[in-house]
Amino acid sequence: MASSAGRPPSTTREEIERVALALFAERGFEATTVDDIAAAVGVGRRTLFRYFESKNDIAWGDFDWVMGRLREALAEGDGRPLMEALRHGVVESNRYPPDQEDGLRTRMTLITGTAALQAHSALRYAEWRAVVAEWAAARRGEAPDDLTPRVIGYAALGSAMASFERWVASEDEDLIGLLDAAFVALASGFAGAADR
Amino acid sequence: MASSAGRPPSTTREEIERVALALFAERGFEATTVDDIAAAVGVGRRTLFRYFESKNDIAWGDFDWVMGRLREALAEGDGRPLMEALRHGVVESNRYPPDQEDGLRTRMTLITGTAALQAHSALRYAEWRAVVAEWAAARRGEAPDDLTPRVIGYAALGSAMASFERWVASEDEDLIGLLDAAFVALASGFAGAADR
DNA sequence: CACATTACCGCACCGAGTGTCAAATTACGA
DNA sequence: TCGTAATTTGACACTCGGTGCGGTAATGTG
Repeated sequence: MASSAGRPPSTTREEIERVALALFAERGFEATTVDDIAAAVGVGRRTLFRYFESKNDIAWGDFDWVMGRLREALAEGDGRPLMEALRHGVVESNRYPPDQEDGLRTRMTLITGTAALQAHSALRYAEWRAVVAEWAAARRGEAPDDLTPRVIGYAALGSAMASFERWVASEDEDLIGLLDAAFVALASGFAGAADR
Repeated sequence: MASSAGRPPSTTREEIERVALALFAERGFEATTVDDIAAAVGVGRRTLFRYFESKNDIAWGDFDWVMGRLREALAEGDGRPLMEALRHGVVESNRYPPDQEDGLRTRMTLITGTAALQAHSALRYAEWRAVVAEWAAARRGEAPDDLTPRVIGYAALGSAMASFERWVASEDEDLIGLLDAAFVALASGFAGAADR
């Protein structure tokens, strides 16, 4: 069969992630060393780096999965106008079952509140932007690195990040509503309550 | 007078920056160690870190100056509608005399092409976004951390970054034109050549 | 029981960044 | 002119993230 030869793995990405997030929540990200995590998992420090490229990556979990969802959700809006489809795609790809919202909030609080992770996010989000840019370019009959698709990618990312920041900071606003509002404002060119 | 007691500085931020950028251009950012830079400047490694917080910061130069210009340029557009004033502010704050364009291009090529610097840029750009968000919030009579000002900050940043990326990648497009086009598209909600 | 396979571990090493403390170099006042 | 305060430098030791390497442990298979 697929997996059955050699020494069995002594841990999993999921376990490492779980243990690490607990430590981060307890002592903070910077104050938790990689050795601490390795010890808590009960595994060698060197082994950790075979499961995750960096300490930063541990905080991010399975980002490929997020990307896949985004791709699917964007494809769903095929009939609709561009910016409406974009809004739909981003909003729906961020709809989580209620029991997962706490975890998401913890993770996003960690990420948006830690300088090292904010910096690292630039790299993760580059992929996210690329997905949007490629999708927009295809719809507009342009190349993904043309100006407008790129701007759309950046603007969409920005709208999503602003929504997440706001969501993390406040108690009573819901993520879906914030995302929706942000993308409505974006699609209008911020003309709604435009100016004073 | 003001400055005259104690041992005189043996170098300046400008000199360090100049020497470091030359090394980065020659060997690449990652391959240049802080010790290399210190040696080239003729100064102790520890001294470098008194002039710059990190190796990354050396590549960024005087960002406070950029921020000041942005603030001023935004204030200039007071009569105009919000998104027009925003476009004016960002475009004008990025207008450089021809003899400085080469330096700017070199720096932006370095930054956009180096993972560590891309990551670090997230932190630098947070200040930039904050300036835009505060300005937009004031004009709209909202708080800087309300959703819309935040989205505007992110969207403006994204439009500028997309323009810079495009500018760095191409030979014959000019930065001002790209910025202007990006902000026109943004202000229209990407309705111009909207869809296929 | 050998053997290939797969994963683990420890160790040595590198580079970025920090804390500390003594030494160097200046201005100024007695 | 000599001491003293002020300011910067520089060397050293240290922490932490991350990598390369070489050996070892645990599995399935012939």
